Amino acid sequence: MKKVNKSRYAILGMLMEKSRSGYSILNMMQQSTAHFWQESDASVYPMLKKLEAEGMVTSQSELNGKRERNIFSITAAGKKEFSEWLSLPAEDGTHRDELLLKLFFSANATKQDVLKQLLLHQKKVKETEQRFRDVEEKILSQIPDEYEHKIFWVMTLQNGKAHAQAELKWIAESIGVLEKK
Amino acid sequence: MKKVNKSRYAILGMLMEKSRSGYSILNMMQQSTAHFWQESDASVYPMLKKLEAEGMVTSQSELNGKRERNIFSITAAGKKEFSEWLSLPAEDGTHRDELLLKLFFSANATKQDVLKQLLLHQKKVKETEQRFRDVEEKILSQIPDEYEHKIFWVMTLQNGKAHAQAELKWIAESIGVLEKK
DNA sequence: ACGGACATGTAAGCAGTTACATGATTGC
DNA sequence: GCAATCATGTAACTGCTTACATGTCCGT
Repeated sequence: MKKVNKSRYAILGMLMEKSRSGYSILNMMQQSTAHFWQESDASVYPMLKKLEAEGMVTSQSELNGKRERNIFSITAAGKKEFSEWLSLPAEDGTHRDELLLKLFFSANATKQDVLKQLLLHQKKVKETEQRFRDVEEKILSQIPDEYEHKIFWVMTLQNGKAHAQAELKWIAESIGVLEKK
Repeated sequence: MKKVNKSRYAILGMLMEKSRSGYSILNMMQQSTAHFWQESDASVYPMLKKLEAEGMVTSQSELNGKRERNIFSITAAGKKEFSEWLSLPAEDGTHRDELLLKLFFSANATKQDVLKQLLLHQKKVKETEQRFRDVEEKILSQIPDEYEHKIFWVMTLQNGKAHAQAELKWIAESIGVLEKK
């Protein structure tokens, strides 16, 4: 089964909401989809060109002072491709978690080293959870309920929060298990 | 910051427990680390060769009837490299979740399509959860408590279970939100 | 006899990251 | 005047997967 490039759908999806520059797409990803989808600039700009060559998007140059930027808009063909992808069943991706890999092999480590890993991880997850809370507050207060995207943005955010909380609970339990060892 | 290949540590870690063939490493990954780490045969076999060339592992050919297999053992240098990696702080990897990506853009989908996605996902997660339960039972009943790896194997498994449960709870809530929309 | 597990590998290609490169604008 | 942000892109490299390729052993 040939694997198709999913980056294109992430980009097309961002353009479904409104026309945007490559930079704006990257920003949106950083702010809103970072916990389940990211792209780097080195993949977004070339992909936009490719999508334009395929007729899925069109661009028009705008001048903002002397600074130029390309605003991309999705075409009918692009919308069609996007919609087809949207209704296909989602494939499960691979996830690699280095912390769990280390933990799996930690019979070879000292108790202190393992605890250090877990505590550092706990700190990171707490920060992530806080970021989720901040974003949630912003979405709930600043986006009107009628805005059609809101419910789904909140839903994906809840997913992030749920997993962060599950992770924190698991960390606490794991530290407990280790300490009474 | 240059990214080093982490596959090598996954392989070295497997060889820390005992000497194994490439096939056995792949099996172990499929059975035990699949939910947070996987490698394909096309990466394990070449990596074993590379590790051998670097002096991190040695191999010896065994005959099992007429069928040959290479059993790899970790060397002192390999153990050293592995231990150094083990005590370094874990880096967070990128995870891409196509379901969440679709959901994020689902203002452009019908309610039915979204529900279909969620229900299919729910089915998959339930299966995963069941697999975790099966493995847990196997580990708890078949591996003696004194075996030093047991506690960490159980720990990584609990992580999988915790996230599967969090995901199921989130799915149920999301379906609820959608239905009263 | 046949299917499934055992067992090992190569080749091709796409994906994705890091590093490199450049320049304007805005706010302090 | 300087730093941060806006804005776009290329080149080189590594990584990883899919598909290809081959053959044995064991149980039914």
